[in-house]
Amino acid sequence: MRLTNAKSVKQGIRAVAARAGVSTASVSRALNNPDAVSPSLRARIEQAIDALGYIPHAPARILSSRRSRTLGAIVPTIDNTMFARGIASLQQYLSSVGYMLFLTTSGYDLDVELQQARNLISRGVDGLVLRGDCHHEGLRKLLADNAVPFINVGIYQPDRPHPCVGTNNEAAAHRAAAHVIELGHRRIGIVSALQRNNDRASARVAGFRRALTENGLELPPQWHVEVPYTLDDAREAARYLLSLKDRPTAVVCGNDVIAYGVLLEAERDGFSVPRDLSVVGFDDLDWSRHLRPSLTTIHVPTGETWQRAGEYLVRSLAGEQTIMHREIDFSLVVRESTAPPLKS
Amino acid sequence: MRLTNAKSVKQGIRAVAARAGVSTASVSRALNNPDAVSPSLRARIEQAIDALGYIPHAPARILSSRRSRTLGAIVPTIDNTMFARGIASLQQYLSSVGYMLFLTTSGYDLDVELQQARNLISRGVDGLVLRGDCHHEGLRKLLADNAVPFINVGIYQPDRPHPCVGTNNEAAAHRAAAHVIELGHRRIGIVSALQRNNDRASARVAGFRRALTENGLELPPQWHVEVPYTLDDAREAARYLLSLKDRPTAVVCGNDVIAYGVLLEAERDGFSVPRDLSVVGFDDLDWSRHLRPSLTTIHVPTGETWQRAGEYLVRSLAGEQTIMHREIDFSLVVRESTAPPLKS
DNA sequence: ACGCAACTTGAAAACGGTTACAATCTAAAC
DNA sequence: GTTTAGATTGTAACCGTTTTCAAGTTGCGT
Repeated sequence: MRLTNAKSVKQGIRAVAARAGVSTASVSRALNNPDAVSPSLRARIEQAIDALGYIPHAPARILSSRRSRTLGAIVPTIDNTMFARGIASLQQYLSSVGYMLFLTTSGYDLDVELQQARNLISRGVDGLVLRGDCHHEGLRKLLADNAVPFINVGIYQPDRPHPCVGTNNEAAAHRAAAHVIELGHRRIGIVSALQRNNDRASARVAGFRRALTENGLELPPQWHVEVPYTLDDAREAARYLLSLKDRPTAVVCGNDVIAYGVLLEAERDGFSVPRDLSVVGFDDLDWSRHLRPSLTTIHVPTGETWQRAGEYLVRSLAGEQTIMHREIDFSLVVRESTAPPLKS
Repeated sequence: MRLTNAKSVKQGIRAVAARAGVSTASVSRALNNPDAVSPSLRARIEQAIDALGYIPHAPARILSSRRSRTLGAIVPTIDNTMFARGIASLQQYLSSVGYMLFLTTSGYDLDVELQQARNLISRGVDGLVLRGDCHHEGLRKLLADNAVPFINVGIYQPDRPHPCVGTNNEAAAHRAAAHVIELGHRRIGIVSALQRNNDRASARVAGFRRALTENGLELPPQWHVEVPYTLDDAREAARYLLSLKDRPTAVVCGNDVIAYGVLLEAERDGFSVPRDLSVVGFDDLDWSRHLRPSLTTIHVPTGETWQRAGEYLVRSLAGEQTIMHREIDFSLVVRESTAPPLKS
């Protein structure tokens, strides 16, 4: 039933135009570029708009203008404080400049990420925010074919041809490991996040290892454990490390949640932190200051990082020239969980 | 420059149709209702589709079909584990049934919520997921005027005319308070979340108070403190409560984060939990099991709640009849943070 | 062979906006 | 008093789909 009563247009921009006695073009202009229409007309139009409770139909607008003022973001999971914070900042920024955000999750699965990207492009997003630079083969092609601007967040890779914004995870991890080495530790274990499809986790491990190597320290295979992002898994890893007869005196962790697990388990197994074991985290979540002992960790300004990602895309879309590779500073926050090793 | 070269259509469904030697109608059918086109045609079309890397243009589809297979959700903040979990579940469910989610945040501001709703409706969402039943006057009107289905999540109000799904916060809070009363406590304090524009927080306070009243217990004004959703604020509240010369022997908290703050601060001030102070939380976040002492709290199946909200809307949109008011069970999880009061 | 129902397919009109272009109307410059 | 540049407004084509309707096929009972 597509009959349209020519006499009375019930809704849409045409109804507004009819009521205000102007053309649809003028209504459109009054909405998108108010300065282009005379004050008197504008007044009539605005009056008609809220008399009718008119709400512009975004899809039609997108179809016609070929711009959606919408960005898409694909994160591995929203159920991770770091991503939640980042997304919150990004969204807040975008909303402040009149953009919207389409958020999807990939669950660390590259195929899913590709699928979601297709989905978002189909949806007409103007640009894409991606986590890291570890993507499906087809994703780059997809982005190139459809000329969709994008940026990789959470990593810093000045040598790569793709835009990115984030901290240098390798350097930050190096700093974390250097800290315990400076304290005098020579027996250092690593509990990292899963490295598969996670370049951030990998970079951190690389940084840890480089620090060890540079200082002539060995890393026995059993001193490096990978665990999922949960307290339970981290605790299990800690239990394993602490049960070794030849055990490390310090543990550097791929993120704060892992560090919390190590802290909790160490205490539960009768080890005193930092006396018997030094622990370093990475991310500086809220809990790190509050725990007892409080956690020495790497502080990363997540909110700023994601906001800058949004800025980059919005500016690019506005035709402005912007920096492709932006490094976000980290800092080592020394708290109670690290100390020199016991003299033996 | 809107000239269209009639000879060669570069993109879109027409390009696919041309390449497959069929009409656009058939391509559309092959995409939306494959059974309606013969296998041979379908094969030709599918071949053309991935030869061209064709991606349907959702806005055009929405414009034409008047359905977006997209839902909108407005939460106060994404930076709260409960909401993050809920949204994750909702999104996962929606994605499994071919829907997408538009997520926005209101920051507990009803005006912003209204604005976001307008935004989402403009975007063409088929339905809206809202947090609670505490909304702006104009929001109901907006939803009614535009015939947008919606559901209130996180509360249970069988008497209201609006659909909702969630736990009965009042009853759950009552259960929490009853627990410490059963243990023998007579001096019970409340540290709640901010009640303003937050019916969930209010319902919990109401439940706490009813339990006290029913058992003939007084609640001196200074024993009820409201705090924002942060560890720091909760700690400050705890410090205050514990500094009173006439202080409670048990504290029931509006959520787990508040309870963590109370736990941490009590310990820091030299009080032993649960010996000197019993603490009850609400939500059962991850940390509750891991803390020492572990936290007695109310378990709420957040994921299920939000998924059911999605189910309700999707089913409604499919024309199915569904329950308007669904109650989600809670349970009291007794752990180490509660015990009978010291005999005095 | 024929009629008829059931199934496939295509042509073309929406869907609700934007915007190129033309038309009209100013007011300043000559 | 003309021109004319500039500002304002309207007309109508177009954005990329879906969907109605009609037309063309096919299979089957008679």
